[in-house]
Amino acid sequence: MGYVFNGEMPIYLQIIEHIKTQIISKKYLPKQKLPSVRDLSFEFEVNPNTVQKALQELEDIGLIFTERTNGKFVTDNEALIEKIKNQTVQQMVDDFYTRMAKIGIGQDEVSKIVLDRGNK
Amino acid sequence: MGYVFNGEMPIYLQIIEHIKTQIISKKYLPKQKLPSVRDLSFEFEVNPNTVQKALQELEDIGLIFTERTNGKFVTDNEALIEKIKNQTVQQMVDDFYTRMAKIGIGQDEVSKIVLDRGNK
Amino acid sequence: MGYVFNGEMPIYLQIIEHIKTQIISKKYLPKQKLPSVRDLSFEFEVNPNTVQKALQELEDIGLIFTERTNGKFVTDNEALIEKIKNQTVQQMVDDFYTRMAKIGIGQDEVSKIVLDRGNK
Amino acid sequence: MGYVFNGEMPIYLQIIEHIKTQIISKKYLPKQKLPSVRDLSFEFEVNPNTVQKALQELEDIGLIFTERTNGKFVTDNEALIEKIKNQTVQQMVDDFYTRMAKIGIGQDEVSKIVLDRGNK
DNA sequence: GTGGTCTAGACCACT
DNA sequence: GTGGTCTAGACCACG
Repeated sequence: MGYVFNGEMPIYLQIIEHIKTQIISKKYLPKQKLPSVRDLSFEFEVNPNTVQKALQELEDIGLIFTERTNGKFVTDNEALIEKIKNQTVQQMVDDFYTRMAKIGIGQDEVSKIVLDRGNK
Repeated sequence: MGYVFNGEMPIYLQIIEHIKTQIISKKYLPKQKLPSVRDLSFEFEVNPNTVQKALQELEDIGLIFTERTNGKFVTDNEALIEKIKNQTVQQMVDDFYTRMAKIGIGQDEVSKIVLDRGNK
Repeated sequence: MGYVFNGEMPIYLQIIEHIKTQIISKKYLPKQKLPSVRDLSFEFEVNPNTVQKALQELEDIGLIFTERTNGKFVTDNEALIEKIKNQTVQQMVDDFYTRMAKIGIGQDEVSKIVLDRGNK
Repeated sequence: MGYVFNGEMPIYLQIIEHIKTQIISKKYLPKQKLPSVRDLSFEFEVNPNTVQKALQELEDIGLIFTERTNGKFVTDNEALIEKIKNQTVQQMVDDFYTRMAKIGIGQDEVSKIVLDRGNK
């Protein structure tokens, strides 16, 4: 399948981003086994070490855990998943508004753009 | 005062981003002289080479131009500025929606979030 | 009940360590039959191969011996047990001092810490 | 110079251990620049990546910090250093007693061994 | 086949 | 010359 990376950001951060997204959007469910490091590295067309590094960071924040020789799994801590989801959404919205504001587009105008889009 | 960089993205890209923003938000006006590379590098607490590299790319896309010995100036091509502004806004909005969608948040929910925020 | 492994050291080494300790502390007595590989692997929640590997090494240094079809037994060579016990203690004490010294804690301070602890 | 590693533990953990020791024993002082990753990898006769991994973990716990392009430095947070030092000492002493106890050597006997040694 | 560690060595951003 | 990222590929512990 292949996967497109952004070039402006280290690949391993993009992998973190991607898998985090899979988890908080429930495409990977709590306790579900992740694809093996090797499979992910194949899917992303990157070196296994790069995947390993990304997954390590996800483990550090508690989103996934490792069972020796069995693989890596999504945490069963649903509260944590929810919390990270909310954080992520909040951050995205804030970023969006901040950036728009920097370009000189205020709250009202942003709302209009978004709602217009909703009516398409 | 200094400027906060993101660490996850090359600094020169962030400088490009920042100056582009200044131009399309009309904080730097058409034909206005930019601060010197020296001053910018001081403001950003960054090596002059890094600023130089960023300005070069802005020149490549036509947003600024150089007058030998006089410095660098914002383009007077207002149509171009407007076009890049629109592109930028469009891209930001699209990105925003794409990301939200990936997390599983659709148009309706986004509208709600935005309206809630508007009422604060 | 399960057994807690350290993760920073190969499990089989930790099993060796543990059984060696049982023997020199006389929790497993000379000539006593060891639990079966099956039982040990169950107790340690570990693959039988891993236990097997550990026991093999203990047999190599003479602390246990195998009677075909009957199982594995603690050696009856009490002198050997005593010798290994002394070695082990000596090594532990030396290690302890070496480590403390590396952190910059000398004999006097160590004595004080130990005495303090004795008075608790 | 070369450095001897233990074989029973991943090298990067031993590097963490070693550098942590240098810091809490004040052989590396607060704010002091560490040798470069390359130099350390040369000193330890390991790959730079291995050193990098170790230093990353030390950065995660706050004992060192990185200045982009300038190098890595010991934290200036002396309270943290002191805290980690105390933790480390406490853990070593506890470990020592626990291990001795497992072999069947109680508090009193340990005290005697340690004090005897002090009188040598 | 699973994750974890390590090497050798390249390339990049930045000073 | 500094740290950071990445690849290609090997070897290990474990099941």
